Amino acid sequence: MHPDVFDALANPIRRDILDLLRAGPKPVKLLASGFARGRPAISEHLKVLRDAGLVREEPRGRENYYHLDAGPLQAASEWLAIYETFWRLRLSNLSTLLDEELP
Amino acid sequence: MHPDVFDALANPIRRDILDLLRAGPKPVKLLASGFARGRPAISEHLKVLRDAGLVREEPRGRENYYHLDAGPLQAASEWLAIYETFWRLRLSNLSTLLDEELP
DNA sequence: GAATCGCGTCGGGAAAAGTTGACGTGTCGG
DNA sequence: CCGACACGTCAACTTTTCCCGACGCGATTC
Repeated sequence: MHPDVFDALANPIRRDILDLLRAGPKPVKLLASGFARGRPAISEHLKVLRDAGLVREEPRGRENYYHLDAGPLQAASEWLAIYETFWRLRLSNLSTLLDEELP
Repeated sequence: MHPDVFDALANPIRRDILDLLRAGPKPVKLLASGFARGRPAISEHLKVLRDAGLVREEPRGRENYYHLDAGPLQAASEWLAIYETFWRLRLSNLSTLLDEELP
């Protein structure tokens, strides 16, 4: 897995940035306008996402467009998939419990 | 989603703890023996996992067994699933790119 | 009932993360 | 060219995270 994808996903602002980028590439200023933080803060968050391989930059003139790069998310998704059995188990246990308690 | 599941997953030790608990419930001392950290550190990690709803405690005498509670992981998995389209897209783009570059 | 064990938690300290203001660079418009 | 703009990065600060040693509490053992 990339230099901690989960670490990059831990911050809600970074997750929101990824959500914004799903609609297409956006320049930094536009991204920053959506948060109650200064532009440098967003720039740092983009650096973390870049290091995690989750975004890619494309300079256009004086603007810097960021693209979503969802590849590393697949590794994270696969890690979670191992646990799918367990939360399904939990649900089936719940239903059997309900069956027992509601005759 | 629970008070930040991704935040709990950000730490590699906490992810390892979840991996250990997949094999069944375990007391704190046994869990702590697997890491190069003191027992209090593991206890704190368990607190974070507990707050995230990812583990549950079951006192047995003077031991405290921790169980895996995978429920909240489903929410995380669903958040990631939204991006599945994008990493599939990335793969198909890659293959078409290879088709173009390798005649 | 005394010593031991497993545990949670607290105080403190070190390290990392998050944020901001300021500066420098390259770019565009007039 | 020159002022305005978009951006990355840096120093300094605050906040948060992570870890440990120490303590206290209940359970166990003898």
